Amino acid sequence: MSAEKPAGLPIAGERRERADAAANRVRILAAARQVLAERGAEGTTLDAVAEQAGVGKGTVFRRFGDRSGLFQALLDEHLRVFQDAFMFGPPPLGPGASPGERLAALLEGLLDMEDGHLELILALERDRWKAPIGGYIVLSLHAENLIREISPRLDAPVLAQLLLNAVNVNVVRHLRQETGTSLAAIKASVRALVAGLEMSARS
Amino acid sequence: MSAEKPAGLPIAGERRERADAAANRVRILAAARQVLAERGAEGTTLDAVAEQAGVGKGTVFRRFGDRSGLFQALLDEHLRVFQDAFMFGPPPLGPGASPGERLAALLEGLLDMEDGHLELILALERDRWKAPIGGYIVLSLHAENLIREISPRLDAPVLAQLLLNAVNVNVVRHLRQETGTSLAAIKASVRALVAGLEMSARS
DNA sequence: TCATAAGTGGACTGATGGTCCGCTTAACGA
DNA sequence: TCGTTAAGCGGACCATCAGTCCACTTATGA
Repeated sequence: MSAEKPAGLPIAGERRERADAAANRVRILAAARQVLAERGAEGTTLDAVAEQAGVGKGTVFRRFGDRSGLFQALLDEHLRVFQDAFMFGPPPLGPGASPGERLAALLEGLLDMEDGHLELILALERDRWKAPIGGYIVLSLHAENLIREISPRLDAPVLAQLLLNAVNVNVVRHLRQETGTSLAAIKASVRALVAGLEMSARS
Repeated sequence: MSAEKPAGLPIAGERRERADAAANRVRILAAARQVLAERGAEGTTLDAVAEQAGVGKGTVFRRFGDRSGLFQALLDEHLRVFQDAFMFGPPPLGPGASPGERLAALLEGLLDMEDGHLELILALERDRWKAPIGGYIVLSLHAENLIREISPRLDAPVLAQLLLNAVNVNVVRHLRQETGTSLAAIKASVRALVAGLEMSARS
């Protein structure tokens, strides 16, 4: 719902984005969300999005570069909220709780996001099939820092990747849709994993 | 290099696969391996494989059904060896070691396989982007059993998925190629994760 | 009101997975 | 050895999409 460049003054030397262009961006994002909801990740083509938005295909590409750029823009909205929450929000996700609690909350929050936007994230996964979740740099760095806080003896960069990928979208999809597991059950196991890490780091 | 149906007598009511067909299957598999090695997962098209094998494209599809079927057949060869090793081989992978040791060995073995056949597994990932590693049923079941042995209090099906996906191909690719991490370092962190699970299960 | 560069749409291209069907040939029984 | 037959073959063909291009339109600032 939020526009990409809300209102701000034009940067020196740049013109402001034209009003009709900004409106189209919003319409395209909305159309993408709708098509994703109606047809799922697999059935969402850019032609369909363009048609739903009432816009030419060229316009979609001019705004977002390529397929994954469009979905990335969509995901970034949610990601930004999530980042705010774990950087500045209340514990256990935000500062104030123990690093172990925060790490668990981070992974659980990721699970929530994936569960809430399954098709979107799957669509992204289709295009970026060679990128791990840990490719989201802010998430990785934050996870690394928390792991380092738990114990400097742990290999933070590697463990961050392992843990973030443990809660990959595909895991969520598989467990939720194919084996009917509840989100709470997944979270419980994630907590067990983090708790174990804390214990083994202490010994 | 091994043929799919080596020599066996024809099942009642079925004809044996024609000799030229069997030969073609072998040539196609070899061609696929070579193209994968030369052009990587991204550049490996079925036309290229067919040409390299000196065979029509239709033949490739007749034998393997579709793109992922071809790569699956290729991977199955390695998977079969690996399965043998953890079902009947020597410890710590095979029976004889503690369940925790075996679980760690399973994940490390998976890492070895992924590292050794990166492009192949990435190619498979591209087609089966909505399937988690845990989709390899034998692997999942084996991991589940080991986890149950560690402690019946653990949620074995969920933890198996989490752990198997923690060592996803993409993690390996990312850590190895982009951050230059050694395989040994990844294995060490996997062991830390499993060790932690054992400890937290005991308390 | 005008000049202009930003924006637009949709026809077009290129790549690639997958299908089809008339021709070839291995396999088997007589 | 030879004839019959269905399994197998090749590669032209098709369908689907992501992404490009460019002649035309229009918002914007002077």
